[in-house]
Amino acid sequence: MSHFGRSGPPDIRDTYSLLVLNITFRTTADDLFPLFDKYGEVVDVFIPRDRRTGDSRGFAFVRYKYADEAQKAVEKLDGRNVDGREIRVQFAKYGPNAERIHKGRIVEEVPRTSDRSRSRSPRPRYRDREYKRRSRSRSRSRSRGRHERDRYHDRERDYRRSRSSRSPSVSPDYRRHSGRGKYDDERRSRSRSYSSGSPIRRSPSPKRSSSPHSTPRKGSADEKNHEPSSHSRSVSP
DNA sequence: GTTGAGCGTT
Repeated sequence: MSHFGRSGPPDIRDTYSLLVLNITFRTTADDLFPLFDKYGEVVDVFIPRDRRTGDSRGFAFVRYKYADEAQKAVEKLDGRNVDGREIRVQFAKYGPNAERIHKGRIVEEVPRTSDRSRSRSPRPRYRDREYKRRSRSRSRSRSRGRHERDRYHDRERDYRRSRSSRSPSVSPDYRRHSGRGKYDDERRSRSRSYSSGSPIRRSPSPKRSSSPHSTPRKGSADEKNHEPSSHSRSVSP
């Protein structure tokens, strides 16, 4: 009875979505369900998590069956101390998909019943508008900004790949101007180390974790490994 | 083990 958000959205035809912000990163849906269920009929509780780490993002979505109950919960649970932090409860404004949400109520707008009948009509202008909107600054989070940066980097890589594919012949000038310059500088800097520093500065970690659960003492295994070597080991001064 | 404005999953 508390496996929300496990099988996707159950049924969002006439449900009222509430957004819960300022919750702790450890708060789970099971902790919010009883709290919100006390004020009305909760049909679903979902907490977005990171796909990589799986940690909570700090906010949750609670779907009520009736608006009056949702409103009551908003007024009652808004500012409630949960896990030592005041939560912020408010109606959800945006939806995950193309769901139209109006005052927290999801309204399925289907003006075109014969949309299928209509032939596909390309609309480059609409796309341009969306692109412009997307191009807008996406500064959202600071701490989690680095994750988005990774995504951006991925896109850049694709962009570069596409460009490369289009131009099989790459000018030598471009190559010289790409990365190599910096690397050359670094390499040159390291060259100094070579003549003065140790030649094997970047040697792999000598502390190869043999076995975490093994006895940290003088590993007998190490000795065993060296046994054959020790046997034919000859001291040469 | 860390953070703190915001808008969501099959």
